[in-house]
Amino acid sequence: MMLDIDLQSETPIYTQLVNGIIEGIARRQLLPGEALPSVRSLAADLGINLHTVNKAYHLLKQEGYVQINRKQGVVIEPDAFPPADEAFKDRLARQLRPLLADAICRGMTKAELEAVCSAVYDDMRANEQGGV
Amino acid sequence: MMLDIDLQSETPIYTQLVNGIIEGIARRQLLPGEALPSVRSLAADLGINLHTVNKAYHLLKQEGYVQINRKQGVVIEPDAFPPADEAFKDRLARQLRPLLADAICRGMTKAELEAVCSAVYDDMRANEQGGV
Amino acid sequence: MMLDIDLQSETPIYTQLVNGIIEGIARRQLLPGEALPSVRSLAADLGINLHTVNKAYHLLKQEGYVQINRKQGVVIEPDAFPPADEAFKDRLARQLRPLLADAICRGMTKAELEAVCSAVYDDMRANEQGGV
Amino acid sequence: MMLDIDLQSETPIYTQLVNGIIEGIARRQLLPGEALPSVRSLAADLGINLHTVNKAYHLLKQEGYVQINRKQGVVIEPDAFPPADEAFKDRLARQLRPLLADAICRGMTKAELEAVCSAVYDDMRANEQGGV
DNA sequence: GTGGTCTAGACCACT
DNA sequence: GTGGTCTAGACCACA
Repeated sequence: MMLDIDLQSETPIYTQLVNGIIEGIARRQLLPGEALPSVRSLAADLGINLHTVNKAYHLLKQEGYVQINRKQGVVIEPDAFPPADEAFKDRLARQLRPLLADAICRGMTKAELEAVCSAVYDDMRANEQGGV
Repeated sequence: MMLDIDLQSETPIYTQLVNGIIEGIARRQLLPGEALPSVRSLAADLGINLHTVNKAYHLLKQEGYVQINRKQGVVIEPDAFPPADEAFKDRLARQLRPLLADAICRGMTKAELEAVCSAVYDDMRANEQGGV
Repeated sequence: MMLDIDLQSETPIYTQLVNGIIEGIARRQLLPGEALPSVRSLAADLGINLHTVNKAYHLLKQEGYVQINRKQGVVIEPDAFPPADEAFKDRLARQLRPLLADAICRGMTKAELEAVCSAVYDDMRANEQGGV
Repeated sequence: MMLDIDLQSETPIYTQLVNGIIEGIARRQLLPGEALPSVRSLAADLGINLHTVNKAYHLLKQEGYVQINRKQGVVIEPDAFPPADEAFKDRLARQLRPLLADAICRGMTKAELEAVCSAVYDDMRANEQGGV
């Protein structure tokens, strides 16, 4: 898995980690039951603080994306990912609103917007069937 | 204009202001050339500090959504809003990615996703005065 | 004389007036002894406040560029403009420093800089000999 | 680095800071990648408020002269400074115009002007460590 | 310890 | 009355 962390970004590093790992799962580069690197090794690989990796892992656990076991370390949730319930869709819509408002002000049509969404979606599903 | 600010949110107040105003423009509740409330009056209305409003107004200026004049106060950019160029679309795609990755993991299909996007989009275009 | 005032600029309007009139003198579109428009008419022409024009005229008087008489109104200093003494050159150098520092950081060579200065200088002297 | 701030000047303190730091870069007393003092320490050193320093640092970031990192603080942009493109040269010419107009009115010749520019330029390049 | 955010309150420049 | 600047002091997130 290739996590590219931008230390200059204003997005907190732990957030970048969480996003990167969720994206890895979406791309099926990370499969259910698969083990993630240990806190120490990932922190060393990325040159960041242990606490930062730890915080990311615990957030992922809290969201239902990983399990943290004493023996195995951190593994991708083997059974079921959290569902796309109404609460999630509401949250998604709320996060989408400012992005879409900006796009509308700049004159993007609905078709253009859907093209962008579609491209992002397809990009993540492209590598999926073959797995990695 | 109705800006509902959540003081408890982890989203900074000035960001909520920026988003709310951009959404107001997208909904055409705020029209080009229209004056926004003065920093003092908006701050008083919302029960927040004038510096917080000031920061939001300056961010909007920086992004090309408003002009700040000496005496006249702050007005919605009367001429042209910033274009939806490639740089913007790239940024949009980058911001969309973590949202869509989360949705994919939760099993949302492309159709479901487009339904959510479409609903958000239509909602903002529906309320616009004058319609399309 | 064509004074183009930018109401959106962050440069104060009275400063734009002062600069514009001095540039008119440099271009010899305004000649020594020539009368400037009355405060009222210039303010009306430009759609700005009387006080603003007044402030500009008094600053010009203070710098030795105009005389303000009760009868004739405001006229370009007919005799001698202020000299380019050491004090002026010091002030000029001090104002030049941040501009040149910025240019140096951006990699402009001395020749490029002199080309820009020269172009600005020549532009103002171009219309000079023929007068207007 | 020696920043001499004039608290009585009509030039805002944060502008003096921005100019001083850019001049430090031009003189190569501040090198790419080098860390600037923290907002708190610089504010304490200069006897000014940390918000004033903060504003200066953010302006420098906006202009591409520094990076602001989460933990590391503020560092001089390590890669490339903004280019001297046409937009910059236009801006430079616009800022130069009132200065040169004043000088022309006072009878300075082109040669005298170039002497002043040249002196300012050379002064900044003379002190640079490493020389050219 | 770093910057990010927010508050409260002051004085000034501009129009 | 508008925004611009500056101060003083507080709490929080990040690493």
